[in-house]
Amino acid sequence: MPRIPATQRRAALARAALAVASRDGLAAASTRAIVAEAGMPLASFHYAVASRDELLGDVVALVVAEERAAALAALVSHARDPREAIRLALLGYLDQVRADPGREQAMFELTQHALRTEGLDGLPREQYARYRETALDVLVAGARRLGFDWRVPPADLARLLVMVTDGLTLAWLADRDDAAAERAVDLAADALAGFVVARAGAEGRDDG
Amino acid sequence: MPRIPATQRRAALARAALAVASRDGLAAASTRAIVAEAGMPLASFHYAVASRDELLGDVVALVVAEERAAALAALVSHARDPREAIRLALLGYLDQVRADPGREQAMFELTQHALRTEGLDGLPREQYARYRETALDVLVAGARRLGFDWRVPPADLARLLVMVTDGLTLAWLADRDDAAAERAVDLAADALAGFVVARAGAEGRDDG
DNA sequence: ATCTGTCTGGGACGATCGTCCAACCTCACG
DNA sequence: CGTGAGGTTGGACGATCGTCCCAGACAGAT
Repeated sequence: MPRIPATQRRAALARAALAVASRDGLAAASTRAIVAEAGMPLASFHYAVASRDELLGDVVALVVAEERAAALAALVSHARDPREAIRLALLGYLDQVRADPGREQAMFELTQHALRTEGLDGLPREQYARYRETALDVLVAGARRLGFDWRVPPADLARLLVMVTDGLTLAWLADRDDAAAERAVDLAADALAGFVVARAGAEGRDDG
Repeated sequence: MPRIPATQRRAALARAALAVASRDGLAAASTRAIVAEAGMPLASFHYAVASRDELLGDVVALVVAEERAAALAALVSHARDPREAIRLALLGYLDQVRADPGREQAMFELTQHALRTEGLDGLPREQYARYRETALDVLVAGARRLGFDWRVPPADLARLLVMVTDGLTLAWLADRDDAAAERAVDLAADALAGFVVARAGAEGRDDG
């Protein structure tokens, strides 16, 4: 083991923890399993980080910092109408889940664990705020690219969109039914397209 | 401790396990914590059940057996139009979550744990199938009572509805934002109401 | 070359976990 | 009242957990 500054070790441990949690579950992400994944001796753990829970906080931050909206936004550009754009974006997200189910499941486990752990509660709030921020970006980017407006506040719509993706993920993790998931995506796209309104200069009025 | 048949002990342990998991999290639902909740000695545990994971399977079955749709279906009857019916049902569900957040969180933890545990995977499939069955009941009951039809297969809509309730729950658990949750319910009701079509004898065709 | 502070890591601590065994008690039956 | 079968349980087993102590190794300043 070469000499590595503590902050760098800390980041490596967070990545290793995410890898273990994705592959074997958060419960299996023990300090020993994490350092084994990172190829470090056990004692390096508490030299780089005060406690396991503190590292899990880093993991949440690590995930939240990632930018995963780019691929989805790109998909939107291939669509002709808003409904198809939403459908493609949701299918793209579904593909991400299917490509690495453990990863998405680890996210849920991480959220649940944080909610139950003193000092880590409060993290899910930021985590989901970031999710919605990402969703909002996709929503406004899609509207701009295809030239329409949302007839409700996009921020509220972002929350609904994250709800749908979370629900989509949980349902697919539970039964791995691809066909049913895609039907659900169709319906969700149908439903969300109902909030689309043709762009019209300064006509759009959105009162409560 | 009086003499109690093993099957009855097993049921009591499942209820105790659910209580502990709701209050302190699934990770805290150790064999010792469960028997303490049930007021039994530790050794009774493995007399009544072969392993902890087997008991958690019982807990899933216990939850799945509960009927929680009744209250929601009742709410629907107070509504005039479908959109309001959906909104009231979702708000009723949200109230259930708010009344016992730990309970709903324990459900998620249970699902995640089952998915990661050999021998317990397959349970989430049944669990979510039952959720959707319940949702389907609410959907058809609401449509009959208010006299409308769904323009898409209600079974597909049931999956979407469970997705929404799951997402609603996760989002609220993460930030406990009541106002935002209710705005999301409004939007969801708006979106789902788009699948309502006036009842029309034998006109409804559902191909695809 | 020596010193100082940072980094490395072997090994062990106490706590808690799931599981199990062997002894205990209770009751129906003769 | 004796007895055997079966429900009950105290106590302990090995495994694993998070955490930490402390000795050794190395880099840069003197």
